[in-house]
Amino acid sequence: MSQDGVDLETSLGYLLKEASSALRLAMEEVLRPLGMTVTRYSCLELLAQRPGLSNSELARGAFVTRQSMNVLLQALEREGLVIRPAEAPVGKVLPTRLTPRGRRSLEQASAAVRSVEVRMLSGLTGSEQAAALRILRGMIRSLRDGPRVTEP
Amino acid sequence: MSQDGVDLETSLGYLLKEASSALRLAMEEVLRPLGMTVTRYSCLELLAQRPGLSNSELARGAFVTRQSMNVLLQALEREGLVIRPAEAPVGKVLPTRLTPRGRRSLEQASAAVRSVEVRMLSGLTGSEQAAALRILRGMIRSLRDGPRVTEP
DNA sequence: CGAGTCGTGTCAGGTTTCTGACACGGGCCA
DNA sequence: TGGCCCGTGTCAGAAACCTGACACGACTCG
Repeated sequence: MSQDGVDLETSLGYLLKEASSALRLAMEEVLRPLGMTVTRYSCLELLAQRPGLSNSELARGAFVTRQSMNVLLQALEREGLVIRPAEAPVGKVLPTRLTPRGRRSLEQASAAVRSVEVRMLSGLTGSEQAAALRILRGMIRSLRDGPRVTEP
Repeated sequence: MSQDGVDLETSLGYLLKEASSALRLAMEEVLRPLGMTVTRYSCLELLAQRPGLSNSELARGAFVTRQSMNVLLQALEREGLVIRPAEAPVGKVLPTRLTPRGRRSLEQASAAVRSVEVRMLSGLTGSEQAAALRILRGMIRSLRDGPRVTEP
């Protein structure tokens, strides 16, 4: 359409966003037929791997706010995919768990998502995948540690 | 808080999302003092590198919908950061351009964002950065090409 | 030349998500 | 023990974004 590739395509930041966007799109595409969204899947997957997570912890893990995760959890509870105790066993934290139905629902979604991830990595060698792991972890660490002002 | 690192931290998909989220957060953090958002900055940066881009092209480049980009462009136009012809010179496409004021506004933001990117890459060697470029491009390509059904 | 397809700008409506704020319980330290 | 800070769950209110749909112009191909 217009001239292409000035220098956006060499910016790792832009490429990162691009890759993340493409991944999300691909996930939405395979999850839609299952009546599932990315956030829903993320929540269920999180609960499968870390049973008893609280609303706030789930929110952080799925990269949304506590409020958003709360409405999602209410929906999931209404549909019988997760259960939360009516009252907090300790403090205010309501530990959430998957129901058998939730686990079953997750299974299909998980397979679909895994296929997307496989596709994403299909063009990469094993050592490239290992490098990607190390590189991404490094980026995250640098970004998280950074915001702090240069301490004395 | 809870047990950590079951196997989320080895999922490249999750790590990708995590990195992208961390990057966005860091960008918002440095852009907020300048009264600028990530989408605003993206739009201006796009226009600086590819003058005359249309609304739809900008939307694709900034990973939002045409509608969202349109309201943003109206705001930018109202503030005198960009200009669009009142009528389309050809077809319906309204080519957008940065004003000197827009260019000046972008300059600060660009510096801020560049510092974030530098920080993100601070823990990586030169060859790792090159590998990251190649790997991310490969992921994007595989994800984009994939959705197509296996052709005959 | 004419019909179909594609991309664009725009309108309206609805949904999701976020920002801001509140009260409550646990843990830490003097 | 008492005060303080932190994290949590929850309640609105507002902002951002998206889905769906429309008409218009350019382009392609039969």
